[in-house]
Amino acid sequence: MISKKMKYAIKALCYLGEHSQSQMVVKTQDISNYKKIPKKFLEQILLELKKAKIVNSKQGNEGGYYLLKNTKDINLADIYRIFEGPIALIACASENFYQPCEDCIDESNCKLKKSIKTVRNETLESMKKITIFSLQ
Amino acid sequence: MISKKMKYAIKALCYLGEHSQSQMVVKTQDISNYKKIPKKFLEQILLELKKAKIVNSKQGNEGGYYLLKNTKDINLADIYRIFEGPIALIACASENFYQPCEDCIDESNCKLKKSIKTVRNETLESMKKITIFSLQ
DNA sequence: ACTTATTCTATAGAGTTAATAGAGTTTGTG
DNA sequence: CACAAACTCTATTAACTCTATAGAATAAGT
Repeated sequence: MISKKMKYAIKALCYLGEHSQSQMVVKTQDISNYKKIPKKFLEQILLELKKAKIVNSKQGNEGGYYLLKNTKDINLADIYRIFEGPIALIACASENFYQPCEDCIDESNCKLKKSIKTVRNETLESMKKITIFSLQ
Repeated sequence: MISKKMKYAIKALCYLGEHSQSQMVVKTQDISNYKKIPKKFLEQILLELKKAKIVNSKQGNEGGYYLLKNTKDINLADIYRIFEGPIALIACASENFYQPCEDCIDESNCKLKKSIKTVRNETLESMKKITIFSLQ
């Protein structure tokens, strides 16, 4: 299950996809109003998306946020990694967040790791097909 | 990412699959020793597996646990649902733990729900292929 | 200078996770 | 029939995460 944070992020990105033309920014307040997301919480979410180079911002009066990528190039796997972490069910099977298990004796022969890796790869392919464009 | 609880459960089930013959029970203490699982925590896990009718137990002296199913008939999706809940990333896309979104206006036309349902179905198929038998 | 926006850091309450503890119940055995 | 050894059940705890709020700092257009 994804967090409210990630669900808010998806909604915010959809709103940006629909309203931020090139060189046109959208205010946090607008996203908050139309997508019913607590404004202060949304600010944190947008900052994380900015750190991940999915969006960028313009400061000051008449500032706001805009997408850095085409909506077809932002997929569910990207967003999941930002807000939820690894797609793999166990860290040892992750490509982007790899960590060995504490108690693992022979990782290269671990059947659980191999299996979880397969699930990960298939879930990843599913997730990649879902883009902000496809959600609009 | 799965919890330690679920990982312990998988290990315990593997141990039971290898050591519990028909009408032969395995002591919690043995599983705890060989799989390095805190005994008291393991007891809770086994009780949950019993409630889910994956294992059964025999009380008293010379008691213990044994599998109720063939190891080929216990898959990762079953275990995931017991310990982590829905496989779907959002409850409205879940079959076994369905719950509507609080703020949803038109669920039947929600593109996010449709997409998450697809991811769920594909992940479910991946998970079903992983059984306790295949992990031994 | 003023207004209005983003940026950054802190905090708080609720809930979850991982683990421990202990009393209660069941059953085989001497 | 008492004892030992196992499962059963409930409670508690510390650490952590999630959700949300708050406020001061910074930036930029008018």
